[in-house]
Amino acid sequence: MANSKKMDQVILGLLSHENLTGYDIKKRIDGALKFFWGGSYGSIYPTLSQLEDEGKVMKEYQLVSGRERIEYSITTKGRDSLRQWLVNPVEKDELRYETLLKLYLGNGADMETARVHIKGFEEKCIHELGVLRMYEYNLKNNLNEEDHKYYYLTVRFGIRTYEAYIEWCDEALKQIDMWK
Amino acid sequence: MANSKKMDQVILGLLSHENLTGYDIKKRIDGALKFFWGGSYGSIYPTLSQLEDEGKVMKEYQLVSGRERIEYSITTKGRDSLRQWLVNPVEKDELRYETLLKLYLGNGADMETARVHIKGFEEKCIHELGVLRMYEYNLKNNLNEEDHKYYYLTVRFGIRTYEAYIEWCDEALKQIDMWK
DNA sequence: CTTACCATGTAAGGCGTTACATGATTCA
DNA sequence: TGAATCATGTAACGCCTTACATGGTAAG
Repeated sequence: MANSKKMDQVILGLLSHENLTGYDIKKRIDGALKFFWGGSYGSIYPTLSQLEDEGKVMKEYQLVSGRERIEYSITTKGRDSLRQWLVNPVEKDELRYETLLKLYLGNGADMETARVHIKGFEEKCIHELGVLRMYEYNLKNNLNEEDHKYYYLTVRFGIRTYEAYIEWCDEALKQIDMWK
Repeated sequence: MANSKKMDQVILGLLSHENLTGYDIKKRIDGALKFFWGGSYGSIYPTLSQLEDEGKVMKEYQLVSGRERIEYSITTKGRDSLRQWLVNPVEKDELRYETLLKLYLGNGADMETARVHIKGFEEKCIHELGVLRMYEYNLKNNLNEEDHKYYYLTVRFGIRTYEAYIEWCDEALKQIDMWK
């Protein structure tokens, strides 16, 4: 129950402020949602069909310069369903970091390996932090637009998190050096 | 490939420094690993059988005060397999926070709901931070023991992370008040 | 002309939780 | 006596990724 799928809510949520194709949805997921959520075509398209069967979305076939596209829009029933999910309590927030798993399970069996994993992790964090800071910069100038406000909050979450991760990396590397 | 199961490595890693039953393994997962990993009996016991078939662990039936238990130990082959995985690059670190999903998708449709979710999240963080600080306190006095060092690093990771989360919660709540 | 992007979808198969089933011991 | 903990396992079922299959357009 706590592990039920959320793709329907993700789609409904995205459609609640603009019409999108399945392809567009994937781009949104890989963009703004990337930091805290994921999803592939193999899960998007079937969910879209299911939502249509349930009357929560409507599709419209279009031909834009010879290219076929199916644009989905949310229905009243879809909005109701979304609103309900939104007020329900959060079921699960989870983190699965293989880096920490290797660190813990490796148990210092090979200190150099531990260092390599932490450094790799730090590099990734620095990169992602840069991306988020760009988002933040762009969003700050448009905070009056209602639909950017909450996006901004999630970006701030990512920034604070990555900053903390990077600080931890430095602390951990120093600590390991001391233990040598 | 990037989504292959890790339960075998988790078990091998835990067995690499003490013999355990399936039940014990579950307790370790719900304890020290809880912050960054998970797993249920339905995944532990079958993996244990599989590892035995592969010759990576050995089992020993015991009767402790009338209670049957099966204690597993790691074999040389198991240690080799673990060592290999440990040096392989990290495939995936991921975060799935429904709290952020609701915040982003809700898009301020209901500010009060957003506040409630953030406050709920903050409470959970404060609680978890307390638990981790206790772990930290206990570990600090035993840092000379080799097998506590890396555990300590993962605890420090959790502490820094939760501290950052809590700061974000306060910032976000203030921000939302300003937007009212 | 070729690479990148737009666009939709299915099938196989693995992963992992939940619920079920069972039973002994310890502690209050 | 009842609740909590110790202890092992299976079955059903859902979720999701990966890989496959196809084909058009835009840009360099």
